[in-house]
Amino acid sequence: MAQMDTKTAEKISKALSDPTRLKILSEIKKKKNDWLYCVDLYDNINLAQPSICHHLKQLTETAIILPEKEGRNIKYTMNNEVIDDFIGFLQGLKK
Amino acid sequence: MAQMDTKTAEKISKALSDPTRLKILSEIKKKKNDWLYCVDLYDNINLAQPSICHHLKQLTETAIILPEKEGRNIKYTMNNEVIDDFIGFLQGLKK
DNA sequence: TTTACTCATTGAAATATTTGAATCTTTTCC
DNA sequence: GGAAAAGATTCAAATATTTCAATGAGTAAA
Repeated sequence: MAQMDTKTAEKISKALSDPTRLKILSEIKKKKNDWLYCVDLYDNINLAQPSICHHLKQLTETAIILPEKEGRNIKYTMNNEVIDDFIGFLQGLKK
Repeated sequence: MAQMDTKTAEKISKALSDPTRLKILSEIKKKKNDWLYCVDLYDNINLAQPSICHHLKQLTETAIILPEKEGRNIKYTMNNEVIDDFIGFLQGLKK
């Protein structure tokens, strides 16, 4: 498992520190092994499209979620590796 | 292990999303089984006392660290339980 | 009980984040 | 090609966070 540096951990923490972004992650989780599409979020989150887009950007820039183009659409999946690396960082904080 | 709710996870993420607060945690970690005192932070962090106090408040309010009075001083230790609960929350995000 | 020490609080400035209307780009379908 | 659909970008307003000088509150030591 990759050793995560402090700056990366800070960015991931920031990405997780917003209710809309946690909601997005829970919507992805709901999809289980399927993908989540933007339209799923427009249906379930009461924010304008540019706002949701902004939050998705935070999550993709930190690679917590991974995007994939599919025609006009973009679909997302959870990136377990980054979450595991972040968990490794947190384990390292403990005494 | 306690099931952490989303709002708590959001607050913990926010508490972790700042370089000064991560630095404080690493200073506590350095102390191993000893306690960290405020003066340790004044020596190692280049910020005014109220700023450090503000950051310590974020960390104690979320119970990531635990304070204890000792005369005029306050000493801190890491709260492994909260970190483990947060790790549990992160595990739950994975697909 | 006065003085010094340690940490907390207040209030204000600087900076960063969140939000959405308007607009742009890319892709699909006719 | 032209129109429609799905996201991305720009920009500005609203809100939140970070920082520190000044000051307050509690404790210890003289």
